[in-house]
Amino acid sequence: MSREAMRSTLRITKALSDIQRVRILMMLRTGELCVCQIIAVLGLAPSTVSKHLSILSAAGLVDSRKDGRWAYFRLPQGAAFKAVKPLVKWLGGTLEGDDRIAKDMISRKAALASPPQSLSACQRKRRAE
Amino acid sequence: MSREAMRSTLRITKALSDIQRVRILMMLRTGELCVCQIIAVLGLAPSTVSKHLSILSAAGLVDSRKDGRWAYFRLPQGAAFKAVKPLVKWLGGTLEGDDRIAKDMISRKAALASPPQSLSACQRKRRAE
DNA sequence: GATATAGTTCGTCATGTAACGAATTGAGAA
DNA sequence: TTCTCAATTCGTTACATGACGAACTATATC
Repeated sequence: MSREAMRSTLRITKALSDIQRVRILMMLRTGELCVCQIIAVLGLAPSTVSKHLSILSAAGLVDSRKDGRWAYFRLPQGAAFKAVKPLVKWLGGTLEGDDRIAKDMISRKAALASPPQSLSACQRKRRAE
Repeated sequence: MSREAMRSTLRITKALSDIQRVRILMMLRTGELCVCQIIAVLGLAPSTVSKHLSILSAAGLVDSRKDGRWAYFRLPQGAAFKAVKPLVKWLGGTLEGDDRIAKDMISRKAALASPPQSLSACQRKRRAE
């Protein structure tokens, strides 16, 4: 049954066709991130980010693990990465020098510097506004 | 102004996120096709196919030329192809053995065997139905 | 010039998708 | 246990997208 090839291919291309999900993939290139850190960089509602992550996950473009009450996402490793590597590489190439991605990398660094707790506080602030 | 990188990247990924446009790209791998031949293989309305081709064209994923009243589309050549080559290659790989693509290749051969005129007749028939 | 036809453009409709807030789930802290 | 909080799921709304037919454009033929 090779109808699955097309479905899986389209799951991947559809996952790549949204700017927020592309931003997520780019910020994961240099290592895993907690969901709250991704939320901080994107500046979107937690529910929105969670949905994007589930779409990336269903497409096999990211892996996730749970640590206590935090969830971490990263690019797939090993054999699984082989399938998506050309795409991530191509994305990185075409987005070379893009303003938003560059800013995201700076925000990413800041988010990594602060522990998850403080970011959660930031999230609370978002809700209060 | 490097905001353009993201816009152009998303034009490409969005172009790849539709099954009909993926089918078109795959059938162009082995050479250029007339619009009426693409219409015959896809089995969609001419206006629909034309829209898909304009999206692929805007993304830089296909080139076109006019010959009389016929329009021909093909994958970009030379330097322009370099940018999209990894994507087409990846698509071809993940779609290896897909039923629909296999059928398309057969229809493609049939469409190439018949001259454009007979395909236009086929289109007329579609309208009459 | 008049007619037929390949292809595009336009307008419409149905469906898909991204955003949010509210409610829920599940793991730690009190 | 009870409370807090990170994350997900659910329901809603606004907008994007794909399909079609009708109208239009341009080119070849009569």
